[in-house]
Amino acid sequence: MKASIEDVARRAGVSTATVSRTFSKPHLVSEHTRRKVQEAADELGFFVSRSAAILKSGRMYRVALLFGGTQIDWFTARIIEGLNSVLRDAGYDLVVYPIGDDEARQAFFDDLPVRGNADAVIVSSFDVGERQRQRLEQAKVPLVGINSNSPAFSASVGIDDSQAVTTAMHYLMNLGHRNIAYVYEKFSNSLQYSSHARIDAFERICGQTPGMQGTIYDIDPGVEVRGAVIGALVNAAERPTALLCHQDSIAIPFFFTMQQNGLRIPGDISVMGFDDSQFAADVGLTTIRQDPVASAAEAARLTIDLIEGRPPEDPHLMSPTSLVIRSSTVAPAG
Amino acid sequence: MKASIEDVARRAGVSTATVSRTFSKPHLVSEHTRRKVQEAADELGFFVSRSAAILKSGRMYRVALLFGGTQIDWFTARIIEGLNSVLRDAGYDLVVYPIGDDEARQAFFDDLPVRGNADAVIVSSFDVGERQRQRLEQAKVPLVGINSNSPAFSASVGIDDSQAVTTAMHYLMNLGHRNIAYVYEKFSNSLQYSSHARIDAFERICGQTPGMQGTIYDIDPGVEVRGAVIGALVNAAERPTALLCHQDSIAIPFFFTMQQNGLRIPGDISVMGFDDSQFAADVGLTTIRQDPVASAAEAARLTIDLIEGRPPEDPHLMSPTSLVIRSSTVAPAG
DNA sequence: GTTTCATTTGTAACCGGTTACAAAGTTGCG
DNA sequence: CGCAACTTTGTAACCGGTTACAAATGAAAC
Repeated sequence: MKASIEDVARRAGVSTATVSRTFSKPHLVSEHTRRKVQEAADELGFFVSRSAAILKSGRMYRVALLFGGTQIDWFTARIIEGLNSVLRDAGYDLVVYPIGDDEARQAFFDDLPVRGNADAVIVSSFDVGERQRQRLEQAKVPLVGINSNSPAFSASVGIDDSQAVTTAMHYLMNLGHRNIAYVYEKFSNSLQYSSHARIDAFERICGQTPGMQGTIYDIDPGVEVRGAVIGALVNAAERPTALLCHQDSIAIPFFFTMQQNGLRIPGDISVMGFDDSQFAADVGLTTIRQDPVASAAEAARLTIDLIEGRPPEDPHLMSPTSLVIRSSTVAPAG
Repeated sequence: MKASIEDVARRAGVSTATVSRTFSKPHLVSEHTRRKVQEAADELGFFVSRSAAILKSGRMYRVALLFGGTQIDWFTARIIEGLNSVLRDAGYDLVVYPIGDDEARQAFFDDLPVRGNADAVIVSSFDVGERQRQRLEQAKVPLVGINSNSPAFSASVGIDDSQAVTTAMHYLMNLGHRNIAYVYEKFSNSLQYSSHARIDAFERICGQTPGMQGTIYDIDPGVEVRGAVIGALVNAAERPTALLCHQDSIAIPFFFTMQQNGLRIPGDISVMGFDDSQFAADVGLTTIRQDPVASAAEAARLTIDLIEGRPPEDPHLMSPTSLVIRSSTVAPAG
């Protein structure tokens, strides 16, 4: 049988209260007693059961992470890493909830499985409606957003998508590109926040720049579809001289399919990504770098502040992005 | 204030026991009473607090996943997905613990943060020593291994690494390759179980096959180092005609660096990966496919059986692997 | 030697359900 | 109608710590 606090108290010749204090508030126990208790605890193999502490404090020491899709992609993996690193040290655990689609999301907020089961909810890369926010509010669970600055969130950390795309476009335009294509993967409308901001920025800039031609390709996931896009690019009357991809993970396969279709990068077409993820350096991909691990760590700190009743002075943070120039972009030929 | 079971009992005009039963063992409550209680609960916005149930049952409804490294790579991400899908339905949460290095691992087993905090520990892709196993045993926490068949585990799910490498080698040898290089990333010795099995198989086969030349390259992570390996390959007096990579993620960057060094795939050299991960299909990489999501789901089921005291009939499972032939491998020139 | 205040320790109520046990209510059947 | 057997509900102990409050101890001040 597992040793209880009473066993330890008896063995150390003190009260259960003293044992409890030894572990939860050691400064309230005299050096001498503390040592005695520690000894008794070690001999009995005692350790504080977390469940009892949880019950009494009413806190679950658990934070839920919601993310769109069912796959943990590069970005989500980094978010988990960043959150975990901070939360773990503060005594909180992270529990991840993949939200496949809009329906799943609705179901989540209806059932609210985190009710009395998580101290806070962190949402990555998708928006939350007013009604859903209210559900959480009424359950008194703080809501923190990553990569989303919707006013629904008590706190948020994100990047300036618009600014980042502007930087990318200015870079390409300074190289001389005037016919640029933007490629992104189709997504369930409300599940991907940042997508809109980036695409909007692309359209805005193209609209504002005289003589600028911009095309948007939204592709389904899958090799074949990507091939079709390439076909379209190859045959386009006025083929774009540069390709700006919504994420690196879209850009990388193009390196191969392009080649198979007789197009060289960057000779025939420049390619830019977004994220500076895994293989970007390997393939020499020019991209916009962001640091989701750091952002997530920041988000975790905000979350803990909210849980523990310390309203953060500045609850809406913007993480920096930077342009990383590699070999996949050059001035257009001719 | 959050409504308690007593509030509901009073409102519904029944005892707290009846309310409790309504939620935990509905079949013990009459239809009529149940409805009354449900109604009262809904009106008060009552929901069963998990912590109290946890305390009473002694179970945490939480499973810990340990994995080597600090990064969630493709494989680990898939494992998390697979585990989560099954665990969640059974009412368990998954908590992930990255174990950076051997020291961190030792620290983990010494402190045993899962004590009274997790109902089971699942270990992905690394071995656990006898002493560490005993630590857990004495804490009465079942230990399940993924991609590791060490006898230390109460249950395990893995692939037959040796068989898989044999399949790959036979395929390459049947194509005519007699000079094959194996490439893997250096790893902390005890943190990567499967590595050994694969490398051992490679060496064994090379040794058994007359006229076979096999070289092993262990590289550090990083673009530059990979470049150096390529240099070595290019200049090798008898350059290998095929490259077998320990994981796809090693193979993929080679597609670029090879090209930059004037080598064509598969014309000058055939390349094979292992995993069939993210970009393998995109680049036409011949590889060994495994399904870590399915394996992890299986592992989760075994884990739950162990937690709930149903010893699994067959606790050590082997997941299938298969050869996926794409365009990166051909018969050697000449 | 008191009085006062700070430190250390003990007693017991409490967190919020769960469940063993007992009691009350129903139904079936001779 | 009486009694057995089953269903439904209530009472209260219990899970394993935490903490408010009180008491005891010790040190400093008068």
